Order: sequence, then structure tokens, then C-alpha cells
Amino acid sequence: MRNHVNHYKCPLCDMTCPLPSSLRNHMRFRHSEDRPFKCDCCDYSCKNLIDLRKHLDTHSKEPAYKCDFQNCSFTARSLSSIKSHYRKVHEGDSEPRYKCHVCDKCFTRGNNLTVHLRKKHQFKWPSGHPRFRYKEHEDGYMRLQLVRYESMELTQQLLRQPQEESDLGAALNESSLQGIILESVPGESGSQEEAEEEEEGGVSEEMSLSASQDTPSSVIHMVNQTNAQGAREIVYYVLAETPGEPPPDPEPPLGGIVEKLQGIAEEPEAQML
DNA sequence: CAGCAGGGGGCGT
DNA sequence: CGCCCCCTGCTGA
Repeated sequence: MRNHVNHYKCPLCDMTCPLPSSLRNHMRFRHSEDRPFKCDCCDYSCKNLIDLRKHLDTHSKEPAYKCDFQNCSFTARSLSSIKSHYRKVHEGDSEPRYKCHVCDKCFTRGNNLTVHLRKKHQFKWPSGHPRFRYKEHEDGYMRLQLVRYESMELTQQLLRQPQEESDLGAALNESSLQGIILESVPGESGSQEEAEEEEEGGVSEEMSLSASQDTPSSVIHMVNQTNAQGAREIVYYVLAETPGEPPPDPEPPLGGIVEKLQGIAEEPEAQML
């Protein structure tokens, strides 16, 4: 009751869900091979009707979508192409809006930033989270949103061994950032909205838990925020960045949390460059 | 090689 | 639906 960590854990990966229904949904889309929706024209099949419709559009000879703008003759075979065209051409919205939080380089599209993060900064996403998420900041830029890792076991271990935070961060591989939901906040405090690290003012209720921040490679933040359901929750951000040198030791001296987290931040390919 | 962009597909909301 | 994935061709440094 007091602990609102997601209680329903997928038996096949590290994803946890708040409800049985959402877990069932996850199981279906993530782990089921069932593809009831089949294309008549080819051997394509998928898991829902919307995806099938998107696919069928690709079979039409003529582009199925055209731009609404005045006398614009732009056409495309996908709605998303039309929308991006409209934004770019008719709304003059062509400035890069995705910004790398590590080196401040900007990108026009999220997936190109993803490529950058993976190639340049060796980011990886944890198991059960098949992609990065980007979040719009107050300055209008989209930046990587720290993934929330929601395992009860991990949470409890963290609560039991809060002293090993710094070592934990150091043991993690470079550029792996994990957010851990520990519990929800019952009451309601003044401001809402999450406050990301650094950047200009506007930072509200963020407190650093690192006992001593003389180790910039390992920082743990506690952020009081409101989640998608509108519930209050505390998210612990474990930030581990070691730009220079990845820890080569195959087995770190730490136990418990580290082992748990290492399944998330796996070895980088080590054959970069 | 890095970044951009179009197309098509996966899947969380 | 919207966001993000991959694949791929193009372009400029």
C-alpha cells in the first residue's frame, strides 16, 4: 500500500507493470509470436489491426497521403511522412530539437540521436526496455529520459545497502543511466514536474544523495515527480558515466546490487574504434 | 565517417 | 496514435 513500485514482473524479462492487464499487454507484444493480422498481398503479419493498415498502405501504387496545404503537391505513403513534411515545410519547424545531454550536439530526429548516443557514448538500453525515450525539457529540447527500472528486488536491495551507492556507480559501465522507482509520495507537495539535472534555474525539488560528490562518475539523484498516471513517486537516478575508460574487470568486488545492475548495463562491444 | 531523411515496422499508451 | 526502432541512400567534411 505504501509501496507503489510495479508489482507485476514479466517472467521473461526485466519489465514490470503496475497492473495485470498491462503485463498481459506487454507479454503479448513483447513475447508472443502470435500474429493474427495477415496481409493478403504478401506474407507480412502483425499483432494488431493498425499496424496491418499501415502496412497495406505500402502496397498501394499511388501514395495514399497527400499534403493538405494550399497547393502543395507533396504526397507520401505514410502519414508520418506527411506530418513531418508539413511541420518542416509549412511550419518552418526545421530546427534540431533533439539534444545530446552529454555533448550538447543537436539532431533533427530522435533516432539519429539514438545512433549518436550508442556509437559515440556507448549507451545501451536495459533488457525489457527496447528503446530510448526522450523527454522535452523546459528549454524546448528533447533529451534522453533516464529509464526507470522498476524491480522490487532491486529496490529492496538498494534500500538495504544505501552505502554502496558510490561504489555501485563506479562499477557500472560507462554511460548507463538507470532510474529506480522506490515508492510513491502519498501526500501532495507544492510543485510537480520533474526537475532534470543541471541546466539553468527552475530546478525545484531535487536532492543529491551522493554522500560526497567528489566522484563525478557516480551520482545518484532523488527526484520527486509525477508519473504518467498522475501519481506522485520518488525516482532514484543512478548515473554512471566513465567517458575515458570502461572498467575492464570482468568481475567487480561488489555483490548484490551490482550483479543485478550488470545485467542491465552490459559490456560494451569493446571493439569500438 | 557523421548526420540527415524517407520508408516501413514494433509496440507502449 | 505517437514515438522510436532499423535499414538504407545521400551528402558534406
